[in-house]
Formats: sequence, structure tokens, C-alpha cells
Amino acid sequence: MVTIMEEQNPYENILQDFDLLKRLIVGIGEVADITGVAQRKIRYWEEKGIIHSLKGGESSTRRYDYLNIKKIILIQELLEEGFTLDAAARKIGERMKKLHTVFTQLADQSKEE
Amino acid sequence: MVTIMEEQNPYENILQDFDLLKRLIVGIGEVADITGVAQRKIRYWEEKGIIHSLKGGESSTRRYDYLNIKKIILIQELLEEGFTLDAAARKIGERMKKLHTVFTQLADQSKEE
DNA sequence: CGTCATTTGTAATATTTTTACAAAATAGGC
DNA sequence: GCCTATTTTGTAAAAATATTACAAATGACG
Repeated sequence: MVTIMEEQNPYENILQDFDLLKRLIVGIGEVADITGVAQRKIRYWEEKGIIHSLKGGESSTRRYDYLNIKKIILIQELLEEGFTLDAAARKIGERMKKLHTVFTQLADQSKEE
Repeated sequence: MVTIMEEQNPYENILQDFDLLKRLIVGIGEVADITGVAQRKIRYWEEKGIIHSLKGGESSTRRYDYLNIKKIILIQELLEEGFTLDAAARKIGERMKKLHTVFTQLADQSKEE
């Protein structure tokens, strides 16, 4: 059970940011900096179909959205635990679905306000 | 007073993301896409000292953090309302300070978990 | 050792960003 | 309207970053 004073609830102030987070599509250099995973490695994971970038659009360089950045971080963690790449990707599947649902919901919700 | 069942509180699931949000430092192209403000315009605002990028570090290109992206969006909104650039920057000062406090607090908090 | 998965290296090419100039467009005072 | 300061936009050349397509190195495991 969590109890929060309404006036002091910081989440409300921040809800709107999920819309911004949803729009944050960033290049591979930034993703490498943010996640600590080498660019070359990210490209390899993408070749294997585990990560997906948005190349089709206006840009001809790779762009990653929030959920793919998140995925890169999660996979990195599982690799450090000893999983293979494929196993890590499989293990993450369920969790990514949940994240996707919660995230999309929050982002849309915050957009309306 | 607000009381939330722990299992149903979506904010808790997402709290950790503020640490990620804090690390999201992105290039000018992405910022232009995200905010809808032209690159050239962002550079001008930076020349005037209203926006700040992180150039001193490892990168020699402009990188913007979350709060500066936020600032760009807010200023854009005020300009559309008819404020001058300087007036918009002044008006936003107080709000940015609050955002900075809440944001830093949340990000640090989420990092500890 | 052999094999497959994974990571890393790199040269040539393409894309993006920066800088430093300058010129438009816009707004407000007189 | 004209003047002036602010703000936006354009652009060419140089610098920085990213892509592709090769290949080699490393690691895990039977």
C-alpha cells in the first residue's frame, strides 16, 4: 500500500512527459551513449531481428524509439547474467509486451491533457 | 489524500524510466523532429543564451538533455501566444526551476531502486 | 578441434552537423 | 511609411557521424 499526499504527488506533474518520451526517437550514437552498448553491437542485434529501428521514414540513418532503447538495456542485463542472445530476446518478449501496453496507455493519456 | 493499491499503480512501474529519461541526451536533428522547431532556430536561441547544449564533453556536436528539450517546447508555445523571445525566456524561468527540482528528484529516486 | 554464435575492425561512401558568413522577414516606435 | 532591433532563414565548405559490406577475432560448447 502506498499513500501519497495529493499536493505532493510528483507523478501528476510529470505525466505529460510520457507523450514527449513517446516522441523521443534518437540516433544510434545517442543510444550507444545512453545504454553503454557499442554501436556495432546494436547494429548486429538489429541484423538478427531483435532490435528494430525506424529507417523507412524521413531519415536514412537508424532511429530508435523508447521501447527499443529499453529493450537494448534489458537484453544487455540478461547477457551479463549469462543468457544467449536468442534466449534473452525470448525471455524479454513478455515483459516488452507489458511495457508496450503500459507505455502506450500512459503516453496517450498524457496527450489528452 | 490519495490511496493507491500497489499492484495497480502504473506510476511505480514507470518510475525507473526517469533515470533513463535523465540520460537521454540527443542531437539537434532529433530535437528538431521531436519539438517541431527548426534546427537553425534552435541554434539561434542557443546563441542568445536561452537554450544550452552539452558540447564540452566527448562530443563535438550539440547534445540536448531532457530539460532543454522541454524548454524549447515551452518557448515555442509562448512565441505562438505572442511573447517575444526574451519575454518567453523570462516567463519560463520559474517553471523551469520547478521542473528541474522535481525531475532531478525523481530521476535520482528511481536510480536507487 | 570444429562449429556456430557473437563481437569487433575497418575502408569507402553517404548523411548530418557546424561554422561563418549574409539576407530576409517581422514587430514596434515615431 | 521609414527606421531599427529582433528573429528567422539560407547556404557553402569543413568537420563529425553513420552506413554498408566486407572480414577477422573471440567465446561457448559438444
